[in-house]
Amino acid sequence: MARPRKDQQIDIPARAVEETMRLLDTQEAAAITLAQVAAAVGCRAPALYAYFAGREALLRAVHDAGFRLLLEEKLAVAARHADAPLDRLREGGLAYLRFAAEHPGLYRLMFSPPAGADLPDDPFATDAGAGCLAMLERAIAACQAEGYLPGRPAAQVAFTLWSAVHGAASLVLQGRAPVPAGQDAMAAAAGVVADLMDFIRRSRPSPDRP
Amino acid sequence: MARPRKDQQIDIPARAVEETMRLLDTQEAAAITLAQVAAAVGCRAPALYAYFAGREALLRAVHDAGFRLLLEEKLAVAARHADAPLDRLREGGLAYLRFAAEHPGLYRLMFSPPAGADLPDDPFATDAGAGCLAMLERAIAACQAEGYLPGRPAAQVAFTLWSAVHGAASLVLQGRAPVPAGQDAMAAAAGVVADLMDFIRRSRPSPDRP
DNA sequence: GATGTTAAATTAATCTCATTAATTTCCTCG
DNA sequence: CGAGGAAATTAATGAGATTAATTTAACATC
Repeated sequence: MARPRKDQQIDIPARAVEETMRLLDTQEAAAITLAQVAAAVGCRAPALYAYFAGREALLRAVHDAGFRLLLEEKLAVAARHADAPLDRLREGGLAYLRFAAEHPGLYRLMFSPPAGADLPDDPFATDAGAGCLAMLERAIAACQAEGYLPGRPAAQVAFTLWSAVHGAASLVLQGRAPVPAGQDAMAAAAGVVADLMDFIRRSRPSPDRP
Repeated sequence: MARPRKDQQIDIPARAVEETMRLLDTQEAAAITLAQVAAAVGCRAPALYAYFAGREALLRAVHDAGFRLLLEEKLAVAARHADAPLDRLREGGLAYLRFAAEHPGLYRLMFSPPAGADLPDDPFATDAGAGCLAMLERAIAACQAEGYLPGRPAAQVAFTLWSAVHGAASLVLQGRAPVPAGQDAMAAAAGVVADLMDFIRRSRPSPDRP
C-alpha cells in the first residue's frame, strides 16, 4: 500500500484542483487544509508535494483554473451576442456577476493577493486574468466602432469597467452592498452594471438622448 | 517579571492595533503572527488574549481602525471642498486611492472577508465601512442638487461609484492594472476616477456638453 | 524469472504557530 | 502584614505544513 497499482492510479494534480474548487463552495480558501484536499482526492497530504510546490502553489493553480473557467463562460456569452456590442458588454458584466455569485469562494481566491507566487513571472502578462481584460477591451472597441465612448483609449475604459464590476462583486461577497430589503444581494451589483450601461449610452455624441 | 510594575505598564490593546497596522506596511495580513505583534508591543503572545478573543479578533479590530482612519481622511478632504460637489466627489475618490496606495496591507485587510467575526452583529449596519458609504451618498445627493445624475437613487449611485473606485484600488494592489509604461501603478486607478467624473458630468440633462 | 533501479506513495518526524493551562509577581484592601 | 484578585509569564497542547525515511510497484536487464 505504498505505491498504487497502475490500474488504480489517480491523476492527482487534476483531481486536487477539482476537489479544491469543490471545497471552496463550502469553505473559504484560508480554511482549506492539505489533508482535506488529499482526502477528497484519495491520497495523503504529502503526495500532493510531488505535483505542487506547496499549499500556496496548489491554491495558485486553482486561482488560474478559476480564470480559465471564467473566460470560458464569458466567451460563451460573447458568442451569443456577436453582433450588438452594447448587449455583449451588458451580458458580459452580468455573466461575470453570476460567476462570482455561483463560486464565491473561488472568486475570492481569484482576487486575493496570490502571495509570493507572483514574483517569479511577469507581473501582468502571464496572469490568467489578462485574458479576461483583453476580451473586455475588444468588446469596448466594438462599442467605440458604433460611436460610443469616443476618443478614449479602450484599455483605460476596459479597466474602468472591470474595476466597477469586480468591485461590485467583491463588495457584495463581503456583505457590503446595500441590500434594498428582501432582495437578492446581487441585485445591487446588477444595478452597477445598469448604471454603467447608462453612462456608456450617454457617451455617444449625437443620438440616443432623452 | 510576571506582572509588570504599574509604572511600566503598556496599553496593550491600543499598541497591538497600532503595531499590527505598522506590520501591515511590510507583510500581508496572513503572514502576521501573534508573536510578532507581541514583540512589537513589548509583551508575549498570550498576553494579547486578555484583550482580544484571538488572532481573528485582533485583525478585526485593525480592520475597524482602518475604516476609521479612512473616514477621517475623507472627512478632511470633504471639508476642503465643502462647496463644489463635483470636486468633492473627485477629490474624495483620489483620497481613497491614495489611502490604498499608502496602506496596501491595511487596505487589503479591510476588504478581505472578515471571516467568522461578522456573524454576531448586523451584516452591514454596524460595519465600519458603512460610514464611508453614507458619506459618499451625501456627496452624491449634493451633486444631484446641482442637476447631475438626475432621477437615480443616491444609494445606488453611491454603490456604483464605490464599487468602481474600490475595484480599481483592489486590482492595482494585485498588480492587475495595465501600467502604461514607466508610470505609477495608481495612474490607471486615477484614470478610473477621471472616467467616472466624465460620466457624471455628461449625466446632466441640459448644459455642459461639447 | 531473479534482481537491481527508479517511481510514487506512505508513514514517521519536524517545526511553526495559535491557543490554553499552570505559575509567578504585583497591587489593593482589610 | 496577609489574602485575594489582576496581569503577565512560562509551560503544555494541538493542528497543520513541510520534510525525511521507508515501503511497494513497475521496469529494464540479465
